[in-house]
Amino acid sequence: MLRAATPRRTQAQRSQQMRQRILDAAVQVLSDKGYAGFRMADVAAVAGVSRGAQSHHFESKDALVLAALEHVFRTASQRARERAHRVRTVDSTMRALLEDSVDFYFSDLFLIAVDLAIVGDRASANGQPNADQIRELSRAHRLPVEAAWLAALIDAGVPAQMADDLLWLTISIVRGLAIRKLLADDPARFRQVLALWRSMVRDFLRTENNSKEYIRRAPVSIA
Amino acid sequence: MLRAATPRRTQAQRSQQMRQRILDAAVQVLSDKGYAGFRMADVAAVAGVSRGAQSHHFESKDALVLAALEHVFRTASQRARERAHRVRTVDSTMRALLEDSVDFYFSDLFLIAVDLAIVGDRASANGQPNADQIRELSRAHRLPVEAAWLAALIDAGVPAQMADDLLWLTISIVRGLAIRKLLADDPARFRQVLALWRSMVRDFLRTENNSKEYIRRAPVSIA
DNA sequence: TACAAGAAACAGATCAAACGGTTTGTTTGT
DNA sequence: ACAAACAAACCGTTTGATCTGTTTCTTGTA
Repeated sequence: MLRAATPRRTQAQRSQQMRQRILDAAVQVLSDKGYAGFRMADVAAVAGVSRGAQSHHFESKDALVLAALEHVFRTASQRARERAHRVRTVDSTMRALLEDSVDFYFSDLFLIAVDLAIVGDRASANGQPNADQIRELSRAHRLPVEAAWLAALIDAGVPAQMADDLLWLTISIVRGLAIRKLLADDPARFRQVLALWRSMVRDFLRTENNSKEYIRRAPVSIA
Repeated sequence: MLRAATPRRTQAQRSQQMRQRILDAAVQVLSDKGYAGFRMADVAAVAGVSRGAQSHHFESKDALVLAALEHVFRTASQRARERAHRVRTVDSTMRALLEDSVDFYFSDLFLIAVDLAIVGDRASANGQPNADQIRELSRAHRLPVEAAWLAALIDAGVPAQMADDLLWLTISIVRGLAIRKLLADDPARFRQVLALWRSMVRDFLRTENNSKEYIRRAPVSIA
């Protein structure tokens, strides 16, 4: 019987391809079952890889989860950073920001990240190690994206502090809607609300820009 | 040796008190470890109850988790509904709404709920039963709260559709900030951003109320 | 009112399955 | 020849559930 065509790969290639397959499978399992249902055996099965090979490339479950999260963050945040740079006017920037945010926060990736962040949060409350690593990872990949958008807004002429505040609100809104989506999806309504937000920002900028300097509101006792 | 004072409770009392202890313990474990780290034995230990008694009152792990979630939602949403009724002006309503939302969404309860909602979301993608029950539970308890706040805003003089939209945005913002809190807590900044939002709402109402009728923005393609 | 009989409330031991990690052995590239 | 890449069987532990037995309350009956 003829052997299946094995194109004679170098060791580095074999390693890297195998890692890739396992990581992709891990992301899929994480997305399908969540962290609570994440099983090493499932990942191996999905990847079509033996447990032995799997543990050769990833020492432990924690290591694999962490690597998978990083893998998925890297690709997503890189794409986002690129997008933040091809815009000029405030309005087109806001529109692009919303598009990008919806793309990311409405995706499985975000839910995976939140899932792990909560798990990490609970774990770090007790002594658990590697809990902070998850938080650190999210920070390391999302903050640069925010920084890119902040720069884009400033370039478009929005005063720095104002841009920062509006960015916080914008991202929070999209994140919040992503959570609401868990309870009840309603794309049309979501678009409507986001459109309202854009128009509120427009009004706000028109008004505030007239009064030459922007003074941050004094914090009011909330809790 | 004297017996510990056992005040001779009725069966119904014994049952209810025991259920209460187990539910409280379940909530605590859920809060400490998250769903991924939720162990029946831990709950029994925290409650100071035998596994036997525990399984007498709650048939399975799923049943206990569900009951715990309902238990915690009931108390929280009831309190919230009450609060929505003791306000008059738009501004004081907005302030109360923000206070209440921050109270709830910045608490462990919300994180527990999101955790379970994500797990449920993943599970329902596959055949898993009782996944929808979790979603249903959140809906059943949170929507009435939103309805109460909506009524409060309308009573305060905000047109219905406008009130609905602003409520969506407000809740989304707080939810979004709660997620951000997982990555980096910064209470002062949070208060600042929320204060800005309140002032934007004030401006918006002043402007929009002049043009007598409120027309919802046409949805713009986002994704 | 007394009191047996039954049901519900609890306790503790036990079990089978599942899981993560390890070990041992084979193949493939260097 | 040697090491890295892979495969498959194996092991100790954990986990949810069950099963058996004891205590506490309720209820029917005399």
